[in-house]
Amino acid sequence: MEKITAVKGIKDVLPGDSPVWHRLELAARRVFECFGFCEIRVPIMEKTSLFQRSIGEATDIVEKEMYTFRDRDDELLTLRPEATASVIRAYIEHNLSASDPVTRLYTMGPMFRRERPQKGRFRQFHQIDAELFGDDSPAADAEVIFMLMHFLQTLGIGKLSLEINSLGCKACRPVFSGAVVDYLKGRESSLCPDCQRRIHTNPLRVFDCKVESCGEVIDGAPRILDFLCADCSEHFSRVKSYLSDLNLPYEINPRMVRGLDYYTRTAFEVKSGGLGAQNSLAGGGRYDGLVQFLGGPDIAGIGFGIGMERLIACLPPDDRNPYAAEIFIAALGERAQKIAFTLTQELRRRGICAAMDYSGKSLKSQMKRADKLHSAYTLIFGDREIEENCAELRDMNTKNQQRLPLDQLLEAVTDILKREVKVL
RNA sequence: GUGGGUGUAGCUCAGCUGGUUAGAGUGCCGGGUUGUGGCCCCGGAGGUCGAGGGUUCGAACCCCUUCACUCACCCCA
Repeated sequence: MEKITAVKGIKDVLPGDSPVWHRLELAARRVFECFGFCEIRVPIMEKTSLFQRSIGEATDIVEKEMYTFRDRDDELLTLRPEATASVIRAYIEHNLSASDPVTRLYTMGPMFRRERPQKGRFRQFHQIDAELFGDDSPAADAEVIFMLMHFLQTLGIGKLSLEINSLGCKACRPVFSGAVVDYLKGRESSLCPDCQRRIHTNPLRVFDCKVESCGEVIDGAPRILDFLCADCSEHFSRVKSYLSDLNLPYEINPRMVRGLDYYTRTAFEVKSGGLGAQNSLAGGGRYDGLVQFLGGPDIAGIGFGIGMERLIACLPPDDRNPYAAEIFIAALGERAQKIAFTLTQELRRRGICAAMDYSGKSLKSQMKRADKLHSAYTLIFGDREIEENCAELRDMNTKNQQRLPLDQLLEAVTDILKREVKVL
């Protein structure tokens, strides 16, 4: 029989890995909520047209990476390749701008892109995503960037580099694009085949090329920063000024262009060493026209996405046991086991992590089991104790054992454990 | 989509120029006091050597095909 495995590029998070994920998710919630962000949970699939319009028809994501299928009623649906589009859709659909002119939202979950998997790149991957709507001031840009950096620092990730750029707006970007195309066309023969193609499809992408010969051409190319209009230029310098006020080191990367069409003005990216070729941990930027473009009011927006798998790859390994029992009940013989069974469930009902083994193994193997579960206490009793109406409670660290009255086990154990829990 | 690398026990890997019942560590199960864990010792279970074909007296090892995983390009989180 053919073995059924997980789909290529889609991974399980096994019990040993889940503590890191929990830590990450909790840390994100704590930090983001300090900055006034509320969670929004958006669906994992949307109408295909949402992504086509927001991300851009000519992007790689839309052209060849989306998981798109026809629903039974012929509607085209797509597994989301990123979160921003869905958040904006929900923001518009539920008219969230009406209840608060400035809205801060975050969300996290799986995204899907059909790429060839490699280190740090999967077909189902997870992002933490934050979006700020309704504020086009440079302070909003700086706040969002600061929150991102603060979050990453909270997790103890070293060797972070923050790169920023301004991509201009509707007014100045086309002028720049035109200049770039003119420049590149004159030097087409010095470019790699990919870049020659890009001149016509997405000229700004040439800036991302890593081929050496292209690099030389790019070095001499027009720079977006020289083409910014007065407003964009003013905006960018104020963002930089805010970042400096926060003592946040950054580098200006005039070659940075983000892969999604909707970005305007501030764009940023956080990289980290030790991630292999996919060294981009997080990226984001401003998208002032997008809400309106998707049918909503003319509201500014800025946000970022963090790759959770990549983040975890930067984190020190977490060896904590995914489960630690507070008490293990080791019962010997049928009578004891019957009592132990109810006791275990009762303890659990009281919020105590109790564990036992139902298979009637030897005390030795039950003790081993208790040890493996890192249980703080083990309650031991068999026929002998039942005759004497008691049970032995062993402290696994000190090896001290005390007798507890069998007919008040639940109360006695709860009492002792609650006291311990409080100390912790 | 295009290249390179790797597929042997649940996991990490040995396996010399092809040679007989394919190994280790770890994990799992059991034993070493009759009812007491971690350390140590002993034993056990577990593998159609990714799959298919070929060469050969004989293939985990050589050849071909295929699949999977992985890294890189591309692109991005």
